[in-house]
Order: sequence, then structure tokens, then C-alpha cells
Amino acid sequence: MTAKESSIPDLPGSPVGLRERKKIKTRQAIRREAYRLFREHGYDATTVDQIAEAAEISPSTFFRYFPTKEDLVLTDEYDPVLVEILRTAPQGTSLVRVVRTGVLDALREILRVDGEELATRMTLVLNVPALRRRTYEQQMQTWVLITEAFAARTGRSANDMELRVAAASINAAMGEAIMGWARNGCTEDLVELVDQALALLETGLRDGP
Amino acid sequence: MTAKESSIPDLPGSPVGLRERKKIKTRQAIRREAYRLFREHGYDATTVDQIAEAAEISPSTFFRYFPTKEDLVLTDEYDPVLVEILRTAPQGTSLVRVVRTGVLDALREILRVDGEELATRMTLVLNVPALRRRTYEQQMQTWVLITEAFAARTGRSANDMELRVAAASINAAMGEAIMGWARNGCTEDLVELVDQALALLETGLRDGP
DNA sequence: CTTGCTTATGACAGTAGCTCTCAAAATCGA
DNA sequence: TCGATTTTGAGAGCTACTGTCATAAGCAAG
Repeated sequence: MTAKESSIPDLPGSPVGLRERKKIKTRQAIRREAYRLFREHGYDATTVDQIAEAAEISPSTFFRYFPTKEDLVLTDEYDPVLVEILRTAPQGTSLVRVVRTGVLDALREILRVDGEELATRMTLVLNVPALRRRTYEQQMQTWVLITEAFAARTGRSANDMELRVAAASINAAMGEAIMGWARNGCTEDLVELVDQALALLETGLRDGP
Repeated sequence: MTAKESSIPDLPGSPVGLRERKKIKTRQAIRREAYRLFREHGYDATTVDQIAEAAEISPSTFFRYFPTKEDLVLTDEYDPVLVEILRTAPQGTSLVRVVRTGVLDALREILRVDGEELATRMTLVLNVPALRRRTYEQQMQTWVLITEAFAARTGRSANDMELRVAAASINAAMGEAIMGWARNGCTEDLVELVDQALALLETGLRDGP
């Protein structure tokens, strides 16, 4: 029933109905007003009711768009990208090497497109404990997917302890690099920071600090 | 937060008054009843009010003993031990090596003394998302102390990115080992699991999965 | 245009975790 | 024993979050 004209599914202004467009607009409005209030008064000091009022919706509507207040900041649409990288990576390569090549490419692209927003979000994550916690949890869920994809390709079990440890370490190293980036005001070259962190893991901590 | 139940400092017959002893008893009672309720009905399904009633205190008193419900499970008195290990470790050793020797010794001791409770707690942490999050955050705070201690001894800056990345990775690797242990019913040799995880980091992920 | 279906919305009530205040009771030092 | 300090219980209140239900907005077909 569909003639696929474009490789990218949904474009703004597509023949999607008015309802869909309104939802997108509402979603954007909520996030925009929320970020503004966060900047002005801080994350904790901003209540959902205030966000709802600023976005001109009812508080209950807020939770139809974002399951929790934290999800305003943490919604992350990069997971499929990562999993895809892992699945199309060449055989016989170590996990850290695959990440160090593929993921860094993806990160470059993300920075190019959403660099500004990424900086805002990571700065919030750095400074709000609750967001830090959720971020780690969320990233670990991503890495479960990644280890499964990698395990399937290499014949290992997804419960392989070595694989899990490697994934968790890589995740932590990348997270620490990103937090360091945010701590220094998002001015340095994030790709290089992450690459250095992964290099340390690849060659082994014996040679490091 | 200092009243350890099963350690060296407090001697019976100490000059502690009745008040102190009562506080310790209350604290133990709260934890005991809470663990029982958690086992019977689950963590989320147990409210603070129920815990307070079971421990025969008022709900407001509960929060005088534990700042949050999560702290019931996560209160951790091993931090000073870790920092001490780092400070007394021989010079010129890599962080991962120091941990692999010193921390494993400490872990052995902990297992010997509190093994039962550690298993209970880690199983809870494994199965309750909120606890997992807090655990990671808490461990990271511990590792801030550790990196500071290590940095002071080696002349590095505590903001040294390599050091931070190493610490975060080691933390993640150990955490993953412990979670794997809990996932398998706390039956395997935890010390060996952690040692294998750290060995992987020490020699480098290039040789691993 | 109108009819009927689906979906989005708002108002409202309720729960749990957590904070704060204040007065009463218990404990302690002298 | 008395006065000072600490612990406690009671209760009000705040915020995140979850439900329910009737209404309203979009939408597809006749």
C-alpha cells in the first residue's frame, strides 16, 4: 500500500495528518520550555507543573509525552545506530576496536548535527545526580543490546563474563570521557577524548596509570 | 553512619550511654524488618510506612535513621578500607595492579565476615533498578576518593583523564563481576570472578573478546 | 456535511517518597 | 533531682507519578 519515495521515512511537512504534526509540535514545546526553565531555575527547582504551564498543557498531558521528568533530558535515539555498527562490523575484530572505529564515526556525525543539544544535555547530566544515575542505567541497557549483537556475530554467549566485563568497561570509559568533556565546558574535541579513553582500554591498564 | 555492627571499633562495655545503644538497636530493627518485608513482598511493594510499623517506630523516625529507603540496602562502610589500601600500596604500581592485590584481599575478608549479608544485598541490587542506579553512583563516589588517594601518591592530578578513565573502568568491571555473581545465585567464587575481570583490563581488551 | 470511530486532552483523585515543624518524652550531665 | 540535650511521634505539605473518566479534537466514509 505504500510507494516508498524517500529513504528517510518521516519528514516534517510529510503527508502525515494534522494530529501527528500537532503532537510533534507539543513535544518540542515541552522540551523547549523545560530546558529554558532548567537553565533559569535549575533542574530540581523546576516542577512538572511549571513545565506544563509554560508549554500550555495540563500536567497529566506532560506524562503522556514523557514517562518521567528525567526522560526529558535522557531520551536517546542513538541505540539503533550503535547496534547497526556492531552488526556490520568486520569479523574477527575485538569489541573495543570495533567501537573505536565505528562508534567514533557515529559520534562525529552526532556532534555535527546535534552538537549544541548534546552539550546542553551532558552538562545537565553532569550536574544533576538523578540524571547521572539514569544515564548509567540507560547506557547499560544499550550495552546489553550491543553485547548481544556482538555475541551473535562472534559465536560467544551473551552471558560470557569476559564480554560483559569488556562492554561495561568500554561503557564506563566512554561515559567518563564524555563527563570530562562536559566538566571542561564542552570545549575540547570529544571524539579525541573518547578515542584516548578507548585506547587505554585496548592496550591495557598495565601500561597506564 | 559510623555504627558498624560487625567490626573492630566498638567494644562491649564501652562508655557509650543507653541512648547510643538504643539507636543501634533501633537501626538494626529497622533493617531487619525491612529485609524481611522485602523478601516477602518485594522491594517496591514495601512502603516505608510498613517498615516503620513493623519496626515499631513512626514513619518520620525512619528517615532519621536512613535518609532514603534505598540507603537501607546501600549503606556501605567499606570506603575507608579501600582508600587505606590505596594509600599504603607500594609505589610505582599501576592502579589496576594495586586493586587486584589489595582490594581482593579486602573482598576476601568481607566475604568471610559479611558474606551472607553481601549476597542478600547484591541480589536486591541486581533485581531492583532503582538500587542498581544508586549503587553505580555510590561506587563512583568511592572511586573519586580512590583516584584522589592514588593521584596524591603518584604525583598525578586527580583530574587526570587517564586516571579517571582507568578508575571508572575498573569500577565497572568489578561491578559487572559482582552482578554476574549475584545473577548466578552467589554460588561461584566472587574473588576469582573479580580477579578475572581485572586481569582482562590489565592485559588489555585487545586480547579479549 | 454528517455520522461514527479513534485518539488526544484535561480535570481530578490518589499514592509513595521525602521534608519540615513543633511539642512531648526520654536520656544525660552535674 | 534539675536543667539541658537529644530523640521521638504526629501531622501538614510538597513533588513525582498513576490512574479514571468524560469531553473535545481530528479523521475516514457515506
